Amino acid sequence: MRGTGHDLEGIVDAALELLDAFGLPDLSMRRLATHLGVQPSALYWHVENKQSLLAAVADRIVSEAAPATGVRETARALRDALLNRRDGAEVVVSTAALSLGSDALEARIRSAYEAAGSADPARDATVLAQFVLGHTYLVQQRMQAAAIGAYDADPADVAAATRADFEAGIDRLTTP
Amino acid sequence: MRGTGHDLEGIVDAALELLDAFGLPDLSMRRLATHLGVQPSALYWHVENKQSLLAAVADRIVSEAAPATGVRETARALRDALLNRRDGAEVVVSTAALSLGSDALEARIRSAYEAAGSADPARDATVLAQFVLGHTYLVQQRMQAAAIGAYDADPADVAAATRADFEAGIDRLTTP
DNA sequence: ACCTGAACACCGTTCAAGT
DNA sequence: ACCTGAACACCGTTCAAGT
Repeated sequence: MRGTGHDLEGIVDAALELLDAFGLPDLSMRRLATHLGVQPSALYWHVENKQSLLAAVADRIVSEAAPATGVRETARALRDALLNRRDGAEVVVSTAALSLGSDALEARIRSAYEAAGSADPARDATVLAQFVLGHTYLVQQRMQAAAIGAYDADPADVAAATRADFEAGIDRLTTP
Repeated sequence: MRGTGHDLEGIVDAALELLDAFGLPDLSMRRLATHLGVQPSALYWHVENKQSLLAAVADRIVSEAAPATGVRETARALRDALLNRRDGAEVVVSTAALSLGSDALEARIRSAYEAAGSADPARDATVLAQFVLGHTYLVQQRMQAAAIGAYDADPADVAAATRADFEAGIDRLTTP
């Protein structure tokens, strides 16, 4: 954790650690700097601002999705990747206009539609990506509420109980 | 704007004005207090914290959706209500676990499914609500990016161009 | 090239005290 | 009942200066 030789990759690593440990609301530039053993201002040598850092975090989260073939399998892999990081969906959605993350997510779905011989893979991918992100965001929010105790359920149970909703969604959105 | 006799309703009114004028990132408790001609601490007599205030704002946004019959018409009315307020979708999604807003949105869709004779209105409504929120959030983010100039399109055009995506989505999600 | 130190302009929230 | 004043513990970001 000495303050020498950091690069963007290492900063994203550290940001993901804080994200999983404390959640997005507590992921501040100052905490991140402390975690790296560095002054807050040092981060701005490597990163333009917090928004672009979060975009890089989003890209990384999406890139961690397992390889998959088929539209449904791809959608599941992407959902799993978002669920695998605390507040993962929120990070990806909130930086969608800046990061490649959301584009990468949609692009992977589009490739799957193309391979499946869709008549309009671009539109199909847009629609399914919007569902995947909306679904996962809301699921993850309920998980967080459950962890706080505002919601009377176990966080892990929430994920399980909502899997059927997700399957119903991709079922309708993948069979024309 | 004198500092006498405010209630939650009036505070939500003022918050919506600031939201439309400056967007969610610039909607702070301090700015809101200034807008109301009052000290920041005065707000905490009427509201527990910022989160619950945003939840009340979310409820109001959803409540402004036009009455509609039919699943598709209901989904369109809700999308329009979110698009009608700057960052409306983000406000509703981000307070989904706290506010009635997201529940109200899903409840309205559920009623429409029930009236249409759905075999599983609860699941259908959950899935469609997730799509409506995900879709609208991403559309609105592109509109905001277009307004900043980061996206090479007119904000109004973005809304128009994405309407076809929305129709494609509700088409798949409403016809079993 | 990479980081520190110090500052600027902000936040949300609490709480005694006023009226 | 409703609000002020003042404080606490934070933010993101900039920029001269150090090495």
